[in-house]
Amino acid sequence: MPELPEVEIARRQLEKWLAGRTIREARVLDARVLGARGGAGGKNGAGAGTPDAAARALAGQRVRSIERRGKWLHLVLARGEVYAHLGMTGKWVLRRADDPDERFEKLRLETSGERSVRYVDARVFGRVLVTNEAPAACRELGPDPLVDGLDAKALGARLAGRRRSVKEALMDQTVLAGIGNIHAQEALFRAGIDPRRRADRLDASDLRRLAAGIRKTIALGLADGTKQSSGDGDMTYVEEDETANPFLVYGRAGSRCPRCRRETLQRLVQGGRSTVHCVRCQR
DNA sequence: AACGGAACCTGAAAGC
DNA sequence: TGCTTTCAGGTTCCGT
Repeated sequence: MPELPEVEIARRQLEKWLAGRTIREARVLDARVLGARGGAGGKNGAGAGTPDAAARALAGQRVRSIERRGKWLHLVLARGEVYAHLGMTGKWVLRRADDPDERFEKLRLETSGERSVRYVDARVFGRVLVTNEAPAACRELGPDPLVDGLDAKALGARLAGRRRSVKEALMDQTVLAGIGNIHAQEALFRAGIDPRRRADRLDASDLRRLAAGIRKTIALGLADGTKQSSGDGDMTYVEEDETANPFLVYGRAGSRCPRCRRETLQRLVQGGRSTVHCVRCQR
């Protein structure tokens, strides 16, 4: 599940593959990825919404740079913009122009050197929006811990006045950009904070530990992703990776708490999502 | 304004 | 074995 670290890895890959190059041809294999409904970027105004319009808008464009904010990727073209979200199962892969279609391939960008940069997404929660203005969801993002930095003071300001649980607040992209279900759980465990506590009731010490926990879990995710993407292999996400689960509590309900080694990690549901936590270590 | 929950979509895993 | 159910995830949308 792509959260900030995986999206940042995707950004670096796209930069390597596309920056400075010209899109010779674009092809849309599944029009739903352009769509304004269902997935990310709902109210997306004047965009190239049909496969033909999108392909025409992309063809011949030079890619200046690839930016990221939260879980959104932003391809800056010579004329125009692309805002892309990986949703749940989206990924970008590099192929050669004459390679066969990928399973679940949705869109491709072909450049010089027979390069074929492809967007693949089984569940189609992701989007590739060819548009001249950022979608509302992207404009409304809170600060990005990696881009903007995050300290206790800034975190406190973002959580002030939020009466919902701190776990749900962390996952709200308008509060902070880039944190999803995994890193919210990990950060709260590292900080020793009960995920059910009200977001506006954390004291200065809580905020310090939570800001540090967020920075730490993102840094580790980034280091892990860098390792995985350093070769020429494709991005792999945790659940499809055969190597061990690298997280402290995510996906570990029922096993022993790695900190106190006494309590069994519990699973609870918040806002329809599961949270794993230790009732002894997280208060 | 803020919250809860369904909907979107489909593969994988668990249950029968 | 094969069918059915449940779960997972990020976001939008709708109703309260």
